[in-house]
Amino acid sequence: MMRVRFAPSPTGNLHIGGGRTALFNWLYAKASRGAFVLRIEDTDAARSRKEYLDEILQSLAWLGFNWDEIYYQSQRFDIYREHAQKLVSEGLAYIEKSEEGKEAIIFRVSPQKIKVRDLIRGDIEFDATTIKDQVLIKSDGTPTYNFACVVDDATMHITHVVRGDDHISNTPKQILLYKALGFNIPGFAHLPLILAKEGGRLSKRKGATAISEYRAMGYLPEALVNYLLLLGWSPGDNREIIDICEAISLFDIKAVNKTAAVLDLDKLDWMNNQYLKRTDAEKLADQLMPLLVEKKYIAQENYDRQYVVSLVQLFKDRLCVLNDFVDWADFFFLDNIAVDEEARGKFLSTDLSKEFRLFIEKLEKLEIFDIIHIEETFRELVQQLNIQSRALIHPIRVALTGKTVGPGLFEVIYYLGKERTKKRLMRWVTKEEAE
RNA sequence: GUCCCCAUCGUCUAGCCUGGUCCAGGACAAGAGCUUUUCAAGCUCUCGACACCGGUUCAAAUCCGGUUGGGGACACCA
Repeated sequence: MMRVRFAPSPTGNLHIGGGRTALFNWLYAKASRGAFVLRIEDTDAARSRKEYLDEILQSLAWLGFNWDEIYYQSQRFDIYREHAQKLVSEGLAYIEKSEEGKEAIIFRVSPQKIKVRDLIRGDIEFDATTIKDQVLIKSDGTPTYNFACVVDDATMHITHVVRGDDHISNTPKQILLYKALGFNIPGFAHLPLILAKEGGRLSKRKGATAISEYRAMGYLPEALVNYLLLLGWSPGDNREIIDICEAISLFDIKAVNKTAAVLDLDKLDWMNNQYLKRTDAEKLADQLMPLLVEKKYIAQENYDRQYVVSLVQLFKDRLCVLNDFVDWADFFFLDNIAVDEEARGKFLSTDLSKEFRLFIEKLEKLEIFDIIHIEETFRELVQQLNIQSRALIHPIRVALTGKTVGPGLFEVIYYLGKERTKKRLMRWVTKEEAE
């Protein structure tokens, strides 16, 4: 059975690059109904942190990459030592004593050619004379990355190692260890790296935003996964929106690109909007609830869920990230709306008391207060006053929402309700009349 | 410095393996227009690339070599 692994180190968050590596591994496992193994590489006790581990696990779960098994290297030190000892007894490794009397185990690298067979890149040949003897067990007793990695991949029966391009030069070193230990060499697939817009590798400074941050910003996991999927792979038929189940059946590790890809947030935004439009408003509303509570838009309990769902429905097509809703729809939840200064100057500087009052009167008389009748009423008024719709629509929108942009005005009025609409319009009427 | 990888529009990519159907297709972004009640969406259109040089061939984006450019690795970090 095919077994792949994703091996993050809890010395930092799971970021975009790691997320994509996890995705390709997971996809590869799913495609062949194999196992997706998670291995936490926490041998460096000083740098490993519980918060990072939790963050990584949560992010993976959020993205939907469920793992079949999980291991912690920190619990396997005995296994590494045992294997290192074996190499020493066979004369393939030696012990080096430091000045303080501490012992490290070093692997002897003999001159030879090492061929790496890569599923994505083909064969790559290395000359072992350019490789120094490798430390297996450090003098503090912990294993080095390359050694623990080989022992684990072999003993966990990993059949395919799918990892970032940056590991390509570790591979010949690891192959030497597989051979020395008498293990089968797994298949390798080195994924192209994701580069920052400014060039160079992603880093804290250059857009290596953690997966959890995208989550916090309001990106949907499906959208992020779809975006990541297209970074280095394509279904080949010009489609951009590919659902994960389909991706599983279409994905082929051999078809992955060799070229590094630059992270393009504009496309991610577009992708997210595509998914927002396709996703059920109820689901989105439920995701938004905690945030709305936090913002004091709604009470923890006793809020009108159906109302929020309707509003989300009203906005979701025009959102870039889900959390934009909080800013765009604030006027539906708050009474003291902030009126944009520029909008006010542009649309509410002239006296519209008469028009507003007439509109209110007409709305009052309305028996069926729904979107169609509201619009009908408005059109009547405009005709009666013999003015252009736009001359009144924009001022009313600003008076009701404080903004120049938003959903259609009649929807806004409908969801705001008769009373609130009246109250907000009256603010501008009474003020003008008093002068 | 040494070793390794990569090279199609600004970005993500299709095509490359199995040369001709490619004066290179799609998507994002940008620009224009339509629609319109603003924004977004949607629809239509425009802009825009085979890094360069040489070779092989009747024919090269596709095969080969070199140059240049970009990236990665050379830790008792992972």
